[in-house]
Amino acid sequence: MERRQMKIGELAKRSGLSAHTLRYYERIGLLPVADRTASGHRDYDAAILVWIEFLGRMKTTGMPIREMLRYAKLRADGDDSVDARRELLTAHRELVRARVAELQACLAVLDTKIAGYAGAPQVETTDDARPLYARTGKAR
Amino acid sequence: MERRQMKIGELAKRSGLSAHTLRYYERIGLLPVADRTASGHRDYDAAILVWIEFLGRMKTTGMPIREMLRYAKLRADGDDSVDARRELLTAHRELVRARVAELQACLAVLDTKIAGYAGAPQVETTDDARPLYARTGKAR
DNA sequence: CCTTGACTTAGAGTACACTCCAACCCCTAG
DNA sequence: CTAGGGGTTGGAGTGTACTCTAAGTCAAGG
Repeated sequence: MERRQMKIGELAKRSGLSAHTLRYYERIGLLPVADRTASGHRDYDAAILVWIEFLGRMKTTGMPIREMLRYAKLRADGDDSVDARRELLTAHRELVRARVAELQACLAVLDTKIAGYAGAPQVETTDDARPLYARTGKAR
Repeated sequence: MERRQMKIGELAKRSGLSAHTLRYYERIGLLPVADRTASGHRDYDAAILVWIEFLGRMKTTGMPIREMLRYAKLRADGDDSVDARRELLTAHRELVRARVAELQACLAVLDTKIAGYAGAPQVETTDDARPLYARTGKAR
């Protein structure tokens, strides 16, 4: 049962995370403590990529590391935590759905505003009436 | 032409931002330097709420303050900047659209994963095969 | 007059998620 | 054998966007 092993540099390339970040994730507990080669280098099994990809997706959807950590801990607890994990993911899904809805609402506003710029150049839409800035100069 | 004026506390309540944040926004140039009462307190015109709401929407959609600042500066430049402003908003809209698509893709993955938990308890879906954590203990 | 509570400032502190640094070790190719 | 390009560590630094503190001013009610 020969498995594909690799060092941190290759995992970095394959996962899209930097070696720095991989070590950081291990430090905080998001990644399991890696096996080591004889010389002390981290030696990863390609299977870890699946977990990293999952983490990436959760991150993309705005899950804070704290939550991912909670999920990882639940996983470590085995089958007993299946319900808790499902609940965690379900709750997160609701957040993501809400976020999508929010973004879509903002998109509608953006569309309107852009249409206003395109349609009636010079004649500004409602909230663009007066200049708010007389020339601030330094905004640091 | 009587305008509705208010102090920072009321604007905070009405805008949903804290007084701290309102001052911070003024400091960095996102809000115009406010008029002052005789005693030096900021005295806002209700019209500012429209701009704050716009800022909130841009923030919601992930626009960094730097960009909002750029937009604010363009506004201050008057009609000459209409094209630039439209471009800025159009570019941002594309980012938001991309973000929505990304989130929706992640939602699909989440759905699948949740369905896996619900449908076949015990029999984990692909990437949940082996326990990754033997018991780390401290994750700080 | 005194208290209360809202306001003022500069500047320090917080949270999050990296990101990098110094100083070191180890393997391989020329 | 030595140079280069990996790897290792603890800990410091970065960027973003607030968030709060200290020490003070000011206006109105009792």
